[in-house]
Amino acid sequence: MGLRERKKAKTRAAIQRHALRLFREQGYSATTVDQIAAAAEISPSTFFRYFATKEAAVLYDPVDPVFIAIAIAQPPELGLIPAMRATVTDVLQRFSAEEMEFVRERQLLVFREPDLRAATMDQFAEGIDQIAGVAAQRTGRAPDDFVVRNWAGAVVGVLLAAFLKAAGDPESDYLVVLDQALVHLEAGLPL
Amino acid sequence: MGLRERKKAKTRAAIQRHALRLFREQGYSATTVDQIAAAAEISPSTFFRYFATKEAAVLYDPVDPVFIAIAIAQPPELGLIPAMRATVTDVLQRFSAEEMEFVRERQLLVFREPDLRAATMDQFAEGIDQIAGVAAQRTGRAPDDFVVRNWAGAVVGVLLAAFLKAAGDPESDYLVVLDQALVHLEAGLPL
DNA sequence: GGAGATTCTGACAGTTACTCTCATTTGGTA
DNA sequence: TACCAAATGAGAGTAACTGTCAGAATCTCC
Repeated sequence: MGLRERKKAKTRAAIQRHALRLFREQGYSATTVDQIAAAAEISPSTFFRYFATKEAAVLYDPVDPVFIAIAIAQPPELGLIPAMRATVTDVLQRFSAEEMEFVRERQLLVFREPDLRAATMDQFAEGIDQIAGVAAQRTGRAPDDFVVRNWAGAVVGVLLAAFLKAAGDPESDYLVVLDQALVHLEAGLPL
Repeated sequence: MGLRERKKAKTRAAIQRHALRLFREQGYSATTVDQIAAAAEISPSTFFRYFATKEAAVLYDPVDPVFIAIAIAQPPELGLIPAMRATVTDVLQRFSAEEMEFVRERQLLVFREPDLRAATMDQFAEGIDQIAGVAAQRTGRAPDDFVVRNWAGAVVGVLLAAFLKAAGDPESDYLVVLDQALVHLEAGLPL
């Protein structure tokens, strides 16, 4: 990696770090892009070269491609839901304690702020496509097959419900809550 | 209803009608609030008194409380999913052909525009609470019971997947697609 | 039907997110 | 060192909001 790319990565990280700090200290909407830019020692113009919107500075998170890759790499003899469970476990266990704290803090911020929450929900909707892709690959069906997409919708739905619960309750463990949600789905959602 | 309330309802409807027309004719982001206000013959200030944001002029839709009321009113001997199916059918059959066309056109607009889509996804997330409330009432469980919320998440998930499909395909019939999604969920989502 | 209280409206000024353009600087390369 | 491409900063401009205030429309009570 040349100097240029290293510098860009550092700038991106600095912007995100200062943005999250300011959001925590004084709230999301009370923090202006100009303040973030000043804290990161760049011009406001440059902020928008790194993040298309103020939201993106919070939401940018390259975990999705990792999730998909790990899901596809699960042993083929696993059933679909066991494979999803294993994927969730794998992904979450990669996080260190601090990273987990970081993720949780961000979740709290996101679910408080309407715009951020809406953007996150949109990411969940895209998750349907991605999970449908995984399911298609593992079952040999087409990714736009109705039952595949419907199944993916249910998976995203229970994960979303679990996220909403875990975000609201600081005591709960993401790993446990998400896994229980998938177990319950696998059992046919008995009430 | 006094003159004041009737006038307000008329103004609200006029804003929404002109907004949707302008969005259709020239696109969402190319249409300014000032243009909508001018078309509806009100001041920009007044626009924001009726709708908190430009988005809200598209998204405002008093169908949700109706949906919940109808769901709760389903005969108690019906199972949960049959009750949801009956509710979806009841609600959609109330729409006239023109109303259906209106709904479909709005869906297309919403799913094209990122901000609108995100706001809609947020409404779906709120739907989890509401559907969990219905399920709680019909089963005598608590609305924040884990299995109730998880079940509601799955229902919202499959409905979301179905909506995304129906919105993308102008040939498809909302009623059929949504009902099939619930049938598939009831059957345990076999692949 | 009119006086007074209440609510609605429009005008206006201000903030902020975001876009575009252009000159300058910085890093990569021969 | 000299040249080219990419990154940056400065500044002007647009549009979505927000808050305030005076005037107009509606309601209520007599």
